[in-house]
Amino acid sequence: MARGFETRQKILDVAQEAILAKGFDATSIEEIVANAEITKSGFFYHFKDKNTLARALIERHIVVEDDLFDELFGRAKELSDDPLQIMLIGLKLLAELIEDMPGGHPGCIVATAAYQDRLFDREVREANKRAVLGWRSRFRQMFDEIEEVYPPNDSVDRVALADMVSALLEGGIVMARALNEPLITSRQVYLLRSYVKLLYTPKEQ
Amino acid sequence: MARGFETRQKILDVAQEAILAKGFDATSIEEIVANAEITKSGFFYHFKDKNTLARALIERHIVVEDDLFDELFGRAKELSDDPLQIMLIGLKLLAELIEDMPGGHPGCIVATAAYQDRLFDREVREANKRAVLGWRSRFRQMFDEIEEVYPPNDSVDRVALADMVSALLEGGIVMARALNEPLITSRQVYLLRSYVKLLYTPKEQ
DNA sequence: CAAAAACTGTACCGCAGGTACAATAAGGCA
DNA sequence: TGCCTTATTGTACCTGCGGTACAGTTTTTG
Repeated sequence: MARGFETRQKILDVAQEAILAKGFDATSIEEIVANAEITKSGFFYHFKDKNTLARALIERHIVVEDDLFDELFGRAKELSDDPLQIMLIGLKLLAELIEDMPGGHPGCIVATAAYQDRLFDREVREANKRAVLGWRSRFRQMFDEIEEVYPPNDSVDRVALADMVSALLEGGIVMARALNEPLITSRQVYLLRSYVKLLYTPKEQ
Repeated sequence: MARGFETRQKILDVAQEAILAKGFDATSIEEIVANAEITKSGFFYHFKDKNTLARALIERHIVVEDDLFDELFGRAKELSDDPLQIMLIGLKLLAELIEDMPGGHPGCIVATAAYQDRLFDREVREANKRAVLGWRSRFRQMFDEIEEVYPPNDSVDRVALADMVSALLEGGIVMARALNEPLITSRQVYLLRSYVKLLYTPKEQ
């Protein structure tokens, strides 16, 4: 059991690196099997086609990203009891984390899938959707908690606000890639933080 | 001359629609030539390979998007002399425009290229970069003009702020595609508008 | 009306995804 | 120890697509 699992993980590791660097289609199965030091037959033993590989990658990605958010905002919760402060600290930690990534954020498989939609089957798209909806409910809840304490300084759709975190991350990654300026992504997170601050910080009288 | 130009445009139209719907690789040349009602030879008469097609699409996209921004913010300028109001009106017009698109914003070729980077050659990536830098300088200038009149309520990197327009558009499109909720993109533009408003509207005393 | 531009048709190559299936190697357990 | 299952290799092959080559045909334009 353990032997097969390790091979599977190695395939996923190798594939993820290549796909984020070059795109899904530009990454050939033959290249993956070469770098994973297995054979083509070995690959198809673990994944029946490229679609299945994509789905496995997305599913693994969701778990990793979720754990990361858990850790970041968990640490933020240790540092403050105030829901607004927790959000602001969490966003700062997130920005710093992205900033420290060598070469910038490696990119998001969700966006890769979103832009090559018909290439994937229904199950891949569903997995993708679940990931994005998970982030939505996570941040939605945090903004709900903020609004229980702080009235917003502008009327906003809270679902859209929750989505803004993901949107700015995804958009930031696209921009960073397009311009080859890795720092763009973290800068966008800082701007989001600035917005949240302005939106919920009570006006001095 | 006119005949060749029309065929070329038709190829670009057909290709753009298919690529935005399915991704670059999932769109075959044979499919394009079938829908454009020409032959494979005809295609390769106009574009020497798929790369050249991609570059032409990106270059055309830049012009269309630029014209659109010109028109939107031009109209905004007719409605107000105040730089902040011009931005707010322009963003509202943009949001409304995206909202009215049947099925949501069709998607951005820039992001498609960004996520399939190594698939394209240097020239395509350069064209892509030029597009994004063009938007940066456009919005940067607008924010500069705002700051000449209004001191910001939070210290922000103005380049990042200019990039935020593109980032939220790109990110919003990714989200809209991933969730199949076309309205997400325009909602994100409304949030950006809200941020700009909070950032530059003077505090009442 | 001739030359250039804009195509069509056919035939072909190489590569990558994917199938089929037989053979082999490596643990788990009785 | 031997057997069964799981993991993996090897080989051979089919398909579709990007791309080439190139000769022939139509259309436009000077």
